[in-house]
Amino acid sequence: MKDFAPSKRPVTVADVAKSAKVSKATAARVLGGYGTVSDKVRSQVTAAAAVLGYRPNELARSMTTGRSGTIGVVVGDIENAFFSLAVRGISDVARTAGFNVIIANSGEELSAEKAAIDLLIGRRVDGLIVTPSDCGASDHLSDAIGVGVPLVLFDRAIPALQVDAVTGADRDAAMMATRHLQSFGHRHIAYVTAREGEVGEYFTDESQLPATSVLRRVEGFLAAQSANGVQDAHRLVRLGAVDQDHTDAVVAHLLGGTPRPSAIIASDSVVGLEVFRSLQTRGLSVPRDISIISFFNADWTTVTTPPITVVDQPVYEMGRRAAERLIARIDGGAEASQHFTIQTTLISRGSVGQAS
DNA sequence: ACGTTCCATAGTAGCAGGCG
DNA sequence: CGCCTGCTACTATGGAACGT
Repeated sequence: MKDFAPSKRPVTVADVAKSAKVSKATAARVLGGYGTVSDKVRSQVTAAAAVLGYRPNELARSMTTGRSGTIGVVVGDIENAFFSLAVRGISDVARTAGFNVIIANSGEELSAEKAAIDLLIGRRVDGLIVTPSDCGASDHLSDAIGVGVPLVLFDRAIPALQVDAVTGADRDAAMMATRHLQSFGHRHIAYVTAREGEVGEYFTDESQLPATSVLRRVEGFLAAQSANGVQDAHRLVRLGAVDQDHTDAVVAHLLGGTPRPSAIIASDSVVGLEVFRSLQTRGLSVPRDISIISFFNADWTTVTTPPITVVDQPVYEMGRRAAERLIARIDGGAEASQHFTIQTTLISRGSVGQAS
């Protein structure tokens, strides 16, 4: 049936212009809020737009402005509170600057990260914030820069890549945590990370830790241990705590081995919680039987008995800083790339005791 | 069959010109 | 002279039309 029912075609600037009896350009100036228009014309156009129910077509707008008003964020694990807090910092800055945020999760897998970046560039994001899952593989990131998409790395830097990065002071932080344990008499200290690895596999070379943040922490840990006269500390740097089951196995392996560690540093808060559960399940008392320090001041660390001593990374601030830097780049800041290192602090709670 | 050109889309940038 | 308005060209892209 043919009739004169209103078509579903969306109302455009041209429609509003026609209805307001002005040119398309003038209507666009009113609706886009740029240029100069007389008050009379402005109210004419605004009224016409209201009657017709005009909604701007962002797709068409980004065509001429060359901006999509969107920034893409690729994080390692969105379920990790570390990243969700960082994303909040990023979003808060982005929103006030008029940008939307599209979040993608790489699951710390390089292939997923590449796919996410491709997708985001395809969507014409104005900039990218990426937590690189493998700091040894940066071709896809150079490509992004080559296409002209500003990039800021988050949490992990890639020294070979001339690009902005915002990271924590990972080396210092790990040294601080290690020294703290040493001051309680601990010598045999284990460092546990979620990086893929066999149960019992310990740190021997850099290639095992493709995330430079973890690598820097391990370096800090080893430096502090070495300074304290512990030379084979790397044997207690353990990989493979990828989930609770694996962490249970890693902890079991540590506690059954020699030397048996009297303290454990967890490389992130997810591992920290898993390690804490593991110790509880085994009937061990923290800190009487074993001490523990976790990276990242996650909520759970304050409600356990005892509450957990943590390395507090100002993650929200790190996220903000990354977004600010990215937006400055999008707005044409052509200065040299910079590596921002955000200092961390140790929050001493109750999970560290004297070594037995 | 294949490559090239053109058109349509919605909005904006830049310039030209009218008017007071 | 300066404010306001309109014309024209341009953006990226897919698909149609066209030529070889």
